[in-house]
Amino acid sequence: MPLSSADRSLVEPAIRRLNALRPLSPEARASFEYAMLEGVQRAGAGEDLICEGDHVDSVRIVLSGWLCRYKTLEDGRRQIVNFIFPGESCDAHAFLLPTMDHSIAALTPSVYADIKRARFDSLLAADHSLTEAFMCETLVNNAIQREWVINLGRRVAFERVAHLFCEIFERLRPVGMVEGNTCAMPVTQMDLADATGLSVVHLNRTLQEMRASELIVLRDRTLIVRDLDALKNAALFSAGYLQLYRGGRERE
Amino acid sequence: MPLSSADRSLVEPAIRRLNALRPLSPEARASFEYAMLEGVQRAGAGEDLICEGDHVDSVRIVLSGWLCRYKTLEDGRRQIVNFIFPGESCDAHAFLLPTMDHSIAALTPSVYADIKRARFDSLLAADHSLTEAFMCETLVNNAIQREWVINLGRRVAFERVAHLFCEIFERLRPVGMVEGNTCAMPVTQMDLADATGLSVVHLNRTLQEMRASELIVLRDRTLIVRDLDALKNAALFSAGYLQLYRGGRERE
DNA sequence: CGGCTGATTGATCCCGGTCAAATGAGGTGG
DNA sequence: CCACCTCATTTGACCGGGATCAATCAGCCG
Repeated sequence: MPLSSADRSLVEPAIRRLNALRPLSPEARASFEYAMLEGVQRAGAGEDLICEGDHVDSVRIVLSGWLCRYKTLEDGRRQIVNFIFPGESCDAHAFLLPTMDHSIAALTPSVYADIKRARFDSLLAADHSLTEAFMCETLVNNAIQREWVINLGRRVAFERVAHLFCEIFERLRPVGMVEGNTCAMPVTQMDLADATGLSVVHLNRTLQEMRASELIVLRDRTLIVRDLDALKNAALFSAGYLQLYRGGRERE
Repeated sequence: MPLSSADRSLVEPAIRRLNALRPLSPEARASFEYAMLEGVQRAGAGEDLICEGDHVDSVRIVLSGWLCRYKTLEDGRRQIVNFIFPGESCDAHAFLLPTMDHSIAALTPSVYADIKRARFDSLLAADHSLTEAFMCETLVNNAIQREWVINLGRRVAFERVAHLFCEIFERLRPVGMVEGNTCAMPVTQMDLADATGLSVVHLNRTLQEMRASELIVLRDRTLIVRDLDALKNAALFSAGYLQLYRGGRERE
């Protein structure tokens, strides 16, 4: 049974991204599309998909919406440790570990594909390119976490927020969620503060600074980057860690 | 040819750790021991093993010494994003990505096994438990990076340093590098500052506070934890993310 | 003994946190 | 349509944790 065009566009970001990490064979692509479409689920804004300590036994691939990974301390301090954008997977292979070390929440209403562990394993077993694509995804994720460490450890507030915006921009671009110099920014300042390790008040003031220096416009849940190069300079941003250009080029 | 006992003890931490992540078959264990012993190398203190932007085509397994992963900003600010302890691998599968996003340096004189990509791939292909062990290692690494993000983003200096000590302690323990309440701490205060996102001056003052509150003794490159529970409390430390207890228990 | 690296101390400053209140912007029920 | 509530953004005032600059001290090595 051929996929409808609605189905195809639903899973398109995920396929596009996997394919950028490793070129997929047509069969792998088709079987993965079917597997995703069989497990489509929805989550409302603010909903936790999975919590720290939970047992995992499926893989989720985000099809639309913004999610985040976060951790909290006993006294309520919260840190968003990463965002999850359409096309990205929540926890490929996470079922190899007994429990989640962090929680995942939907920041906006979201759609995702839920693929059970056994199914996922057999898909990967059938096609090595899929295995490698997911391995690459995990490695890139790891690189992103490292960049966040230096972001929080060594950049001042202004640089830090600028860096986050650059990263979001560059991660959304390959899945077609950037138009020109504009992308959606459907999260609260609270969320941005928790992602940058700042207080809401200071984040708000930092945003005002960025607007005043004419780097960005942020209004109505939309981010317009007025001068991307200047923003990247201010952020000391270098996109290498995202491995956007052929994660799998070399294969001597 | 049987291994000498000197050889065996050299690679013991690595085998012990892999085995804790996934039980290895005797054959996998033996073949991996041989592969490591064939590629033993040494690095001096301060030496870079690999730099940001470099191409990778082998996997290194640390046998002794302390290494670190770090990133620097153009203006010289430096952040250690993780330590690498004996038994841990530098970059399993990193060769799937074209270049390193960070650098790795030896903080002390170190010994490691260098296994070429092709050899590594064939070892993994021959035994699924090895594949899973390295996959688990990558996942745990990922979890550690996330914990570092919340450490830098939401903990104050005292908690942050305490947390680092707890983590080091719990990571060194399973490879036999903790004796009672004591472990080696062969790094400078500069290194600790770069790992916690603090200035050296403030790190030094924080250490004094920790000594004054009788939580630790740190002298002659040795850390004595006087009250581990109190230290963990002060750090809001919870070891779950390290997945120390049976990374691979559940296998229904 | 001089030069180096690392640890320590002192003085000062400022980035960013905290507290508190005001302003908007939807949403909802009367 | 308006009163009201809630949630997000914004502003103001104040404070303190941690950075910065600079000097001193302690080993260590040649």
